[in-house]
Amino acid sequence: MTEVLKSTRSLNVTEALRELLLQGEFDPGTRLQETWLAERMQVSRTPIREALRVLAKDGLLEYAPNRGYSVRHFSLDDIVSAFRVRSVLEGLGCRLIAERGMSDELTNTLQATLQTGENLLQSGQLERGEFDEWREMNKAFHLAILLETHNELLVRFAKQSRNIPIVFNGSFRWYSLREFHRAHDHHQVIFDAMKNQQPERADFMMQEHVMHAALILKKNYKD
Amino acid sequence: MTEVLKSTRSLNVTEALRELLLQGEFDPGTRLQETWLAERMQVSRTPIREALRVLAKDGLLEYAPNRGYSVRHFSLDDIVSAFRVRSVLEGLGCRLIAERGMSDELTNTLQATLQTGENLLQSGQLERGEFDEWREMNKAFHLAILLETHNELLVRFAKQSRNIPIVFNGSFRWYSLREFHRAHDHHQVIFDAMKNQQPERADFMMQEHVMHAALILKKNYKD
DNA sequence: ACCCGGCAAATTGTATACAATCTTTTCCTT
DNA sequence: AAGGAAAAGATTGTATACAATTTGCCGGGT
Repeated sequence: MTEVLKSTRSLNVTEALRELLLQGEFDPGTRLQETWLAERMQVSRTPIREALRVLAKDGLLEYAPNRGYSVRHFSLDDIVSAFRVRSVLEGLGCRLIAERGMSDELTNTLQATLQTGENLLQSGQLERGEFDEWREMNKAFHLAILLETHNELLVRFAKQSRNIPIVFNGSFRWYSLREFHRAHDHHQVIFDAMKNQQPERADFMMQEHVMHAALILKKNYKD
Repeated sequence: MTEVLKSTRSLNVTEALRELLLQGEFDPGTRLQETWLAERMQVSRTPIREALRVLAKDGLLEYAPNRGYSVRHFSLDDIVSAFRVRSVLEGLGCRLIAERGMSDELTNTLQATLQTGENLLQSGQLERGEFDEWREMNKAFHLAILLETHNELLVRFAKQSRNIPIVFNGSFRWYSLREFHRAHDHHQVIFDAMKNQQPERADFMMQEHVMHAALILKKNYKD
């Protein structure tokens, strides 16, 4: 009954390579040669080429005809700019939902993530081991809102705007307990605003929330 | 001295195919077979496949592993949703510029487009022949603002959000003279707001401007 | 030493052959 | 006739061969 997940080498290589790039496996500027990658990934050049083309379109690689692909460098400005874009996208998401009212399903989902956040904060210091749980919770919160908009392009762009090394995993390693609390407060206010159909407030708070993350990153990121 | 524009069959095919799709050359749902396209485009399947992959990532095609690509259908909702996303993106663009103040270069460029718009409106009825000029002017106005932000992701997303059949060429065929005047007024207010460093006003008016275009499309588009 | 042709090697671009998968048809069973 | 395995055909996926282009190197001329 369960639909079998079909895939191809090309798709697998694309995601594997994307992961490597997002984890910062390759230094910016590094030239990615097809034969070298093909050997490393144990496939022929064909799927490699398709993967490279896609990742270049995603902005992770730079491309020049007849000269191949190289790993893109993201300046701090690039990253903050991406956050600013994401802030208005996710802000719009909140606004749309606040305007039309939340579904019971979204209400439940978000309440669950808020409870998870609450528990994590109560449990003590939020040590390294709990980063992953927080990350999960945070991702679930933001994604649930986006999906509820039923605006495909909005979801696509918001996701894509996180497709940046460093940013991708959420930079929670720099968060102090106070910062986790602040993020949690933001989540609560955003939820409350959407629940009470306050589009302006929901939008504004989400922008505030996202740009605060950018601010923390800006303070700590050296390059 | 002039740099030679290098390209490849793959890139050429991608753009050619994109153009066909944006012009609505293929009915939604149509299956695009690689061999058929290869024959039509007079190239082998290799560049065709790379083009299809990219266009699928752009949202113009749908893809299923081992089953190939088909032309995507855009509902009216899809299109209006895309406009809404574009409105906040371009709105953000205006806001950013209003915050930091306009460069002389942008001021000149925008004033030139405003003058062109003025001339077109004065020249009479804006018949079919003048649609193209209006389109050019409009495109120049919006693009100049976007580029001035120096926010690469913003530019990319805003451009991509126009990559939809029907939308792409601007639906000026449905504009009455009054509607052209309204669009022109919007442009003027947006310019004025940015010039006087009124971020909120600039942002708001750009959103209004974009969503008004969506409204006109909504009124006239039947499908 | 510097500047350049120009040849050789390396790398990307394209076509094609082959493999895997999906689709359609055939034909047997009930 | 309905259903369904199984083979045949069509289509996509991958590997590889070849072509085009770029890059690195060598040597001659100034």
